[in-house]
Amino acid sequence: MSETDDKPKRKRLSSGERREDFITKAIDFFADEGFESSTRGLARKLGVTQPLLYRYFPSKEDLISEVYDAVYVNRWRTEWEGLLRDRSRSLSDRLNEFYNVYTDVIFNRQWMRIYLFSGLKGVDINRRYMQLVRQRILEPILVEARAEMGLPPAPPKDCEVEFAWIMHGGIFYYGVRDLIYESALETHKDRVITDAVAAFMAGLHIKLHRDQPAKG
Amino acid sequence: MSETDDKPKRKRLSSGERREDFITKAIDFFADEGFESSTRGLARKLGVTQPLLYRYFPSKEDLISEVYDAVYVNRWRTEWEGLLRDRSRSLSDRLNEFYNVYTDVIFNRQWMRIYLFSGLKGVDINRRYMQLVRQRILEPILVEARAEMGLPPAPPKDCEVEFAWIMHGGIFYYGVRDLIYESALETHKDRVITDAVAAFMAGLHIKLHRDQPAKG
DNA sequence: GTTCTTATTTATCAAATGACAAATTAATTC
DNA sequence: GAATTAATTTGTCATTTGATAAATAAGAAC
Repeated sequence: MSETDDKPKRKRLSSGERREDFITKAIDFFADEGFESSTRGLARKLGVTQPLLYRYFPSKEDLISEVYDAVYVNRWRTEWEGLLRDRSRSLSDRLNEFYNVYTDVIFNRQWMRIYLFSGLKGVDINRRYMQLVRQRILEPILVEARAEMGLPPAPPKDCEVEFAWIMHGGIFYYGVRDLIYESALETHKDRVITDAVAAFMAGLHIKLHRDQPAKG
Repeated sequence: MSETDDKPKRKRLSSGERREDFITKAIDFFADEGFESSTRGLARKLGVTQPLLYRYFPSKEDLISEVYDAVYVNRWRTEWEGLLRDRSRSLSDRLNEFYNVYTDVIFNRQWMRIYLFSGLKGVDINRRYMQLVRQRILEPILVEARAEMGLPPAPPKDCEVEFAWIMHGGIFYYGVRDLIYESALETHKDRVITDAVAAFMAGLHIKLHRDQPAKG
């Protein structure tokens, strides 16, 4: 009732505040309804009229770009990279902590759905994001692994990176099942992470010792 | 030119053939453009007029349901379940073969994109599909693992199923990176599967022996 | 060849969409 | 409190959308 009738108490915001508000709520809206949803639906959710959107964003597509930035760029924490390189702790420890804090950021309906929607709409953004993951997360992990295992430093091989992706993807897909399909089991996130990391470490030992056998 | 002008050579198909043709091409169309794309676009791709679609399907939504069936139901192979239970081979062997044939079916742009689109549109179908995977694939795998490890039979625990999901999800996500984001590395599918299976087996040994310690 | 069936097209509708221009009104400035 | 600025709304347009009804024509039956 109180939602349908427009109470004429128009509150006017400063252009900066309004912009921020738009983007924040647009994330929720597009996460729920997908990027193909109407600007009118978004305006309704924002409590303003639809043409006002065009005062702040030249086009729907521009608004969507800002949503991408807000989700992908602004939520990335550079501390993560330092955490993974902290040799005062075991790699297994570091991986557990990293995946706990990383998933604190990405394991929410918003992030997950925006990620999946954007990947289906066009791949550039997601490709860029995955490159970030590869360079800033997975490759450093492999470097650290070699160091911890007493092997000489070497740039990670493709198939090693792929192996790290398996762990990463396995954990990611747990989030998808939990937050998108709402069909994860009772097991808690940290248990899943512990197991995934343990399997990765065990598998990596086998893998690195097989690939660099006795010689040299 | 030759595409825009309708050459009046109308070929008329039997209702059965036409239906089949519609569904087949609708899979491609929706996989490319998403389910929100217009029926007119689909008709153009089919080489017929848009109202003809409504002669075969009461609504767009009904057509989409048939697409789901064609992709999820019809491509499922019951042999898979037998393969996993064949105790004449090592479990590791069976897992490798299973994931090779399974991914032969699902690792294509069509299947992957339909799966992601449908999951974002509404979760029921995907939830059902994942239940199938759990019951027919993952739980049998865990039963086989216990048998091979000489442990007494027991229904798989949730956290064990989750552990199997990690492997499954890791492999699945490789397909997503390869086919949706087109950013998988040079590593070939079978190598990825081998590594994922090895890590799973190694991790599972640790896990099962930790969870069932010395006491009988 | 005529008749009948039915696959297919033409014509059309009402609703929804992205976008823009002009009018309005809340808040700020003097 | 009048004047100015800028946030917001009203009004509107051209397209596109899912869907339906009526007209057409290809092929089968006789």
